[in-house]
Amino acid sequence: MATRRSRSNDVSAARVRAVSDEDKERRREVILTAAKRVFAKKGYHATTMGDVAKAARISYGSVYWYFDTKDALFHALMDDQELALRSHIDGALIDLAGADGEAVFRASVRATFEFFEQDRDVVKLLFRDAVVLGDRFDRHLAGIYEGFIGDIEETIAAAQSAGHVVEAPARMIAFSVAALISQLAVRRLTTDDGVPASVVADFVVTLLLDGLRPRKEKP
Amino acid sequence: MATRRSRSNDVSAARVRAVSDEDKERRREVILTAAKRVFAKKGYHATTMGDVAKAARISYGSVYWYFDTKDALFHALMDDQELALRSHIDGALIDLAGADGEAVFRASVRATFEFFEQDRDVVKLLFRDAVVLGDRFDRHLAGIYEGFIGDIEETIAAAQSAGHVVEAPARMIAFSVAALISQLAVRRLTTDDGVPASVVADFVVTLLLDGLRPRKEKP
DNA sequence: CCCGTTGTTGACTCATGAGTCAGTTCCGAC
DNA sequence: GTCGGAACTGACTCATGAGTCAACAACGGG
Repeated sequence: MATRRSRSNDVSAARVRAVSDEDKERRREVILTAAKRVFAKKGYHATTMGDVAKAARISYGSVYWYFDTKDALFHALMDDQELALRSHIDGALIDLAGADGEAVFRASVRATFEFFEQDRDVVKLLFRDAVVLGDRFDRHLAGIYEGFIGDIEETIAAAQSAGHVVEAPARMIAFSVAALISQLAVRRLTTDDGVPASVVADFVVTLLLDGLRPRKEKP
Repeated sequence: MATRRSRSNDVSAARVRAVSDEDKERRREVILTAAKRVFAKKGYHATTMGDVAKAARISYGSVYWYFDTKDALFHALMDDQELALRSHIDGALIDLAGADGEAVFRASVRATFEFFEQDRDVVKLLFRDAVVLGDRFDRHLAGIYEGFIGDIEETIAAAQSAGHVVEAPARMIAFSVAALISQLAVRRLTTDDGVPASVVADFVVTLLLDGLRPRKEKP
């Protein structure tokens, strides 16, 4: 008996009205979750609002009570997933407070791949659907990207001034890193060799740090 | 007076009938070119067959004389552009017959970036639109990718057995290379710093070969 | 010069799906 | 209890766009 006469905490079932702000927030989440699944499965254009409604076990009209338009729903989804990814990475970095740049970098990349591995729908959403809606969503996606690239750039710049990373435009490097990660994540969707995410992550980091050419010196 | 009574070699104008196979082939090309422009500009879904027809200065119905469906048109476009890219790269490699692997690799990457720089519409087509149509085009795109990745893999494997490249799954490396190139090409569409394609290409190759960590040994 | 073929045209059909809205039901307040 | 409003419903509207088709026009062969 939490808040009041808590009917049943299954907000997903229709015909049960969301009254409190928490209820409404929860139902919003239900819709978002359903939408993520459906969008990821069929793609933005092939997905109808009816599909979303059905997946959320809610009426057609109700979706519009929570989201003004299909676009708005998708934007909300993107925001949601960006946040989720960020907090997942942050979580992975918590017990690395005093570690060096390489360890942080490695952990971040690993966390990213893990996140994408756990929930492939996010990948489809962000790197497939979001890309297609040219302009409208491009801007939004670019913003999300921008955030991560900025973070990477900072790390790189710090490593450069410590002499751990070769001199080159930090931004260009950051771009490349982000590109490599995102594109590999996408590719893993279709080409599933059994290689686990953490291995791919380590491979990427090592590739970036050491390059393809064999090194003669011992580290 | 080439073939016969060569009316006017402007096959793009409507109301001029394409009779010979060459004429038809040329008109097909006109449609493809127009379609490329329009698809690239507005994206697959936002583009109507009417748009294509208008851009090709041809009637609505005529587009369907040359292509059965919108999907077929798009697939044809993808084929067309793959071929164009391949021959552009091949062209760049002609006078490198006896060169070493690194030179070939560098030249290939540079040619690729140049190709994408010259015609940004291709990039949009292949890496934006094609990705969105889940399944139908994914397969096709994966096939195209596959071809290039196979080539890269071969080069890498050769370099490995010559001891010029570190031991690691050649396929994974090839994936990464392709990922880096394609994603950077896409990114350059939206974020246009003035950096020319050849510089980006060299940067990518050097990054891949030498890595971010400074090398102590002299080559 | 006529006729069959083949290319060309654009108005039309028809399915689809986003968004609306008039109505219904549930809830808390009084 | 009953009232007002907020949450909810789903049938409907309306625009849009892929694909069709009947008519038309250029061409080449006879």
